Amino acid sequence: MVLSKACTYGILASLYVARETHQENEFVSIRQMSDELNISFHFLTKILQKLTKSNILISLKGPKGGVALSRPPKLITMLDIVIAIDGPDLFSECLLGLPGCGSQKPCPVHEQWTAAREDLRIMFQGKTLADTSHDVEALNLRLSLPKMENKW
Amino acid sequence: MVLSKACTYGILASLYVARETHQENEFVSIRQMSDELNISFHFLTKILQKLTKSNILISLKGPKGGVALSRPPKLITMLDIVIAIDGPDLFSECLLGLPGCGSQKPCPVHEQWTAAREDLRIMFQGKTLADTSHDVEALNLRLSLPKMENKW
DNA sequence: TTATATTAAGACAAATAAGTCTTATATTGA
DNA sequence: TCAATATAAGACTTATTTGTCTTAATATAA
Repeated sequence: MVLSKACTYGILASLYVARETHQENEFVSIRQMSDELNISFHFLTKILQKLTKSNILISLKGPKGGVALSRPPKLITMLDIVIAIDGPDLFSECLLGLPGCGSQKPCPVHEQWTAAREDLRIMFQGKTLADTSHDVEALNLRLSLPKMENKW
Repeated sequence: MVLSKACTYGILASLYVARETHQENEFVSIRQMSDELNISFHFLTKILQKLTKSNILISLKGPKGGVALSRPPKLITMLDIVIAIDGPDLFSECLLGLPGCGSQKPCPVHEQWTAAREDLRIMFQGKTLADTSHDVEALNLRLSLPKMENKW
């Protein structure tokens, strides 16, 4: 798996906040978000705490509380979110996990993976919350996970 | 992490077998391999069993036993190994884990990830054990993991 | 100021991945 | 045939990720 589940949840939630936000400092309830996205409330809370610590979101306790974007959505990229949750390793690590892999002492897939990795980084960096959530509305994209029912 | 540890070990071991093999049906000892690559013997054994079950390697018990390539190294690709160990999901799954993501109902990164994923697949498919292990010899590439010493 | 609603924090539990150990099975060579 | 050597198989342990629950802290509004 390329992104952890926590990271994909963080991305979906951020897109949700962006979609629900039409003015600055508009707080979105985590409980409502977890209900609509079908993500466990407590788990989502923990993930969003990472985003607030990384200054991507701000949070407010108490009634009318929730989370809000810390800055205009066009200044928040998917890369920001991925790095905040999964850390930067995806964009620097050797595909085969060989420590010290680099241009001096490359692993057998060093060149190609370095290029592919960079493409990936550019893709994430190019996707801002503004244009992605615009796509979500325009194309009616689904953000929510399927509801988990009993297995029979 | 893109590839599981088991998968990277499987790739390194396959390259090791290819490098040590100079004629057909030449068996390489797993014990010796695990020593030289600094991979736990039992864990490596388990991983290689997947490769023999997928008909990438063949194995022989008893003295002079070990594993050997099941076919000429130019007919074995990294893609074969990745799929044998990690399964095919990496090359078909939605980056955000949304089930049902596809061209009809795309996730917010569907297009770009589909393209990036395909590049990755082509990269793995293009790397045969023959030319990769040739590179390993020509460029003196390291295959082994660092020896794990005590942490102080 | 107090009750209520909400996030923060951290302990705990479950699921999965990684790694270890023991026993069974097959092959070799004396 | 028998002892030694190697992989196969699977039980078991440990580490990490995912998910749940409880309590603390904070903001709102009556």
